[in-house]
Amino acid sequence: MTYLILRRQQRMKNSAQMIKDNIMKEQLTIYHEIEVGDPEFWYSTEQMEELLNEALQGTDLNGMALRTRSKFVKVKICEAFGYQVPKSFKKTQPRFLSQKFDVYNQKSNNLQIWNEEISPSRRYVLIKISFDDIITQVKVVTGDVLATLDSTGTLTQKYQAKYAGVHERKATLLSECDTDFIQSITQSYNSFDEFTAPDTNPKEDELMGIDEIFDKLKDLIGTKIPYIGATQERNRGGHLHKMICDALGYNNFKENGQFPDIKHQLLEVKLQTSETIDLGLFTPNSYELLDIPQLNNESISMLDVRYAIFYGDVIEDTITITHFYLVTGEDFFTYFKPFGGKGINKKIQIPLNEEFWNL
DNA sequence: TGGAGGAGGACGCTTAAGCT
DNA sequence: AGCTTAAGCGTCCTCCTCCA
Repeated sequence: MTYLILRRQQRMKNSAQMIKDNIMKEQLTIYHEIEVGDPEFWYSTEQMEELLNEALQGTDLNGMALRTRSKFVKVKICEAFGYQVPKSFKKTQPRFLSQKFDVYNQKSNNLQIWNEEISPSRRYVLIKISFDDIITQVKVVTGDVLATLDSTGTLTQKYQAKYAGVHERKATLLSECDTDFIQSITQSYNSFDEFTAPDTNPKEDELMGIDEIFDKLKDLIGTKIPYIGATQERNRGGHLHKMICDALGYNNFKENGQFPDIKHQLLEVKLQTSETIDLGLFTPNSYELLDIPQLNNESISMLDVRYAIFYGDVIEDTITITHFYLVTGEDFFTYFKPFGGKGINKKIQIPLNEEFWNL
């Protein structure tokens, strides 16, 4: 009888602090397996949230690069929970095996989970970061809560690659000729009106051969483009795009982010200031058909598209074009190495609105 | 018919972790 | 120790809806 009462009192005292003491006493690592609900070692979702808010609110993350920031916060979390801080955070699923949770730092409201399903039983630690990089709130939820916020279930994906050869500071025509199909079209190339919009559909007698495009673009090497800043990558291409349209003989240009960038010439443009080329949701060498009207009664494939890839050095607030490669989609992976492993990465994106944080 | 506003999804650079 | 790559997540673009 007395024993039972003691047991009950004991259980009441299982506060977050007591679990933390136990973990510290045992010198556990975040990879040490504990049973779900273990009264000595398992934090409830509520306890996690309580401890983390206490430990992290007000933390200043100003000036940290994303991955640095992510690691910094993970270290803080280990300390808050009483775990030994590992030298590196192994890529386990979930990252914190012991308490079965993952951590996401969110300055924006777009939560992105890569290459895995939302697991209903897993806990998700979401760190809210203010516009001036201060941690303002920590929210801990189980996967089933997140799943309800995933209104679409859409998996978005991307391919990545990098140049496989040795960079030479010059323009290089990687594909001597177009795909057989495109060659059969460009034979009849005549010219096009300078007022043609570059985003219109290609025409049989207006499509230049890859060598012709190369000739017109090769002198862009050395050109300087204003560098808008690291946080506005998406805008940088615009300037180059305009220069390219100009060099190809268009009098106008319109930026509309379609694929390929310059549809009228079946030309996709990339401006790189780092090695990794993000290819988005397609592979250049696929037979996948494009939603573009046929040429000579034949459909156009991904691999028919020509890729103009420019590399630039950033010096202060200017990008200087240093390299230029021109290649067909068909030949793309002869010269550019796809990132191995998964080859393709998939993610789900979940909007975290105010409602969620106030939950 | 067009502008505002918001949701959804794509794009891009950097870097910690993994690999050799 | 140096290289590779799988993230990590901020930001921007597009499309849809609503209202005038």
